[in-house]
Amino acid sequence: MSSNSTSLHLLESLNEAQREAVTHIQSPLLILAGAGSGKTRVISVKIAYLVQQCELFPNRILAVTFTNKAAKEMRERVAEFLGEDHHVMIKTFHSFGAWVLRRYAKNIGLNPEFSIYDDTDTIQLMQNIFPEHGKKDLKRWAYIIARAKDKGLYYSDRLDELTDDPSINSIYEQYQKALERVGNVDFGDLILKPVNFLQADAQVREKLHKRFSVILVDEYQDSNVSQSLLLRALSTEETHICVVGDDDQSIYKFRGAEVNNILEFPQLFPSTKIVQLEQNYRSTESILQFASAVVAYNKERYGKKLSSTRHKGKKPVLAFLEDGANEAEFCLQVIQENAGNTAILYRTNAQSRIFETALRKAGISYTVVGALKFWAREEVKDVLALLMLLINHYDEVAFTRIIRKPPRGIGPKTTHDILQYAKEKNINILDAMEQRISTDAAHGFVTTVRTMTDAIENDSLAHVLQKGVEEIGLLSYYQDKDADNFHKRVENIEELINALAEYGKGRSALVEFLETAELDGSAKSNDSESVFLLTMHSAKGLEFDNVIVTGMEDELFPGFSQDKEEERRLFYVAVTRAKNTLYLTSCHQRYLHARMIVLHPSQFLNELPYELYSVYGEGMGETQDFVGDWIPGQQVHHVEYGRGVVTHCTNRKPELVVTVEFNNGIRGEFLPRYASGLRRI
DNA sequence: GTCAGAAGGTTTTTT
DNA sequence: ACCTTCTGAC
Repeated sequence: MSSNSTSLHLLESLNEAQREAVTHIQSPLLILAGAGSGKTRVISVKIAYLVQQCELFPNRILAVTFTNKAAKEMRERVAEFLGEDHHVMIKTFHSFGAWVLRRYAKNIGLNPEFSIYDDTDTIQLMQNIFPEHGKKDLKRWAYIIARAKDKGLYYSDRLDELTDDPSINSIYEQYQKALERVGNVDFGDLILKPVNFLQADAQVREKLHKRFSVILVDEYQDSNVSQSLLLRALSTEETHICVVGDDDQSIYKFRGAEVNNILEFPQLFPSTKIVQLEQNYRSTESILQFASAVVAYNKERYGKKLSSTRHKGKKPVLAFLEDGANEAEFCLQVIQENAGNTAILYRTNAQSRIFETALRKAGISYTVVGALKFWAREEVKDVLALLMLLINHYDEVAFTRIIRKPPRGIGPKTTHDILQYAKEKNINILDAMEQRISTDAAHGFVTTVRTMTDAIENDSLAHVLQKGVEEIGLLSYYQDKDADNFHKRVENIEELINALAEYGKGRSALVEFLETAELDGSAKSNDSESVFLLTMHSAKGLEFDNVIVTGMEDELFPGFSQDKEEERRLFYVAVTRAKNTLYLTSCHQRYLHARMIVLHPSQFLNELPYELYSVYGEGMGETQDFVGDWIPGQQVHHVEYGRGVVTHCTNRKPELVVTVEFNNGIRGEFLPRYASGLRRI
């Protein structure tokens, strides 16, 4: 079979809109892809079509995703059509930025072996610059600087849209100069520096224009201003630029995502063709109707009408429960009653604990997705810091981290002195340490790091590290520090060494390894499991047979976010993950902020027409078996009327009505499902 | 100055 | 439950 007929065959399996999205290459293309509309499939078929049908060289295609997970998935899909060795460049925005920066490091005046600082590293660097300030200030500044970089702004730009603190420009400048002195970059730089460089260097810009004649971007609704600038710098009128996204699924505004990127794309790229993918292949019709009602309240949206290709299915089930323990129990029941895999979704990572406990007790194995990020663990970051120091003896963040593990009699003050001395003399930190501190511990540290650095080229990286963590005392440090955790921590360090073993030897291999560690925030998830615990955020792009959205309570969800529309979109993302069944739970009370708190049902529940879901327990038993156990005699409290007692409960179909007599003499009828001001006590 | 343990305040989402 | 800051011994 010729490759041509392969992609022709593929085209036939697509619906009309999908086919148009694949074959339109004459002008910029905006694909508005509703949840479950097969967008990953469309992008990968499009790549196959471009290569096989349009005879485009694969290395002229750049596909950009938002997460490493998505990039990996796309690589696999494309490999199905074009084979493993396909040469299509599929990267995240950040890893693409790193690629540009390393490739043209000399033009930019950057060390090509730079390390990438994450948020923690950034705070540490700020700590070094502003030792007299507390963590709170440092965090706030780091946040503002990161948002500025997301918006494509430098320290010399006006930053009043981000803060009214006039000193921020100077803080930003000092931070940026420190980064440059160390020779490393942060997340924001990975986008902003390439933008700046490409805008300034016409020669390289043209080179990349010739290289990439097609640019595809996934999850465009989560891109920031800086990323949009990068796209513009990479494209000309000749480039076929195609972005895919869903404005209803924009959930990263807090991190600098700019929904206007997708809303204003047609204005920015003239003669843009818009294709809407509105056929949902994932969820049952009941789930989809529910989902549509969820976002219907939002104002800022293109507004599309998804239609399901599947059967009606079971109505989503809403369960009002007493507390977190009941919620976990309810989840176990759902898992046992339904075929296929199940995801337990929650708003905050802290909520996972109680589910983990319950699942373990029940002997059900599960995977926590995303949360305990391997690369973010203390001991793993320690080892990475050591490796970063090997690559760059000027890396003060790495040095500051590793120098106290184990304690060597070098605390904050001495550390600061060493760094200050290195800065003044313009020498590296090891030399500075040698000249300033003459203790055995300090000497031993310097010797070990130097020996390790020299060994990188000759010995395998894994072996160098194995010896290094022992010599430097990191292993015994954790052993002495907390015996309980020791086993797990050593295991993690060993896992890291194993991962490093795949990289062989040499500096460039180590740099590559570090980049993977720095950019890949994901934890290894076990795909063979059938129960997954994850935040609604990390559920984006995934699908499950059964989904339980937990913690539907005001203050938790929606909670803390000022942006109610974004929370609602998050709700939409959560419910559209479900293929067959959807459950929601709302607790009367739960542990929050280390204390038991009484909660009200989420206001989002009030927005939903009740015919779109059924309430757990309702209509299943006798008169006593009412919504959330409303029975006569129940003591209640109402925000306006105060304390009272339930006198009657009637199920005036299809809604439960309770009559309450308050202590102040007032009598009232309530629909408990909607009366969020009324609660049982 | 360093460091460990106690006290005290605080809790979002993540490339 | 966690992390930061405080306190006092060395």
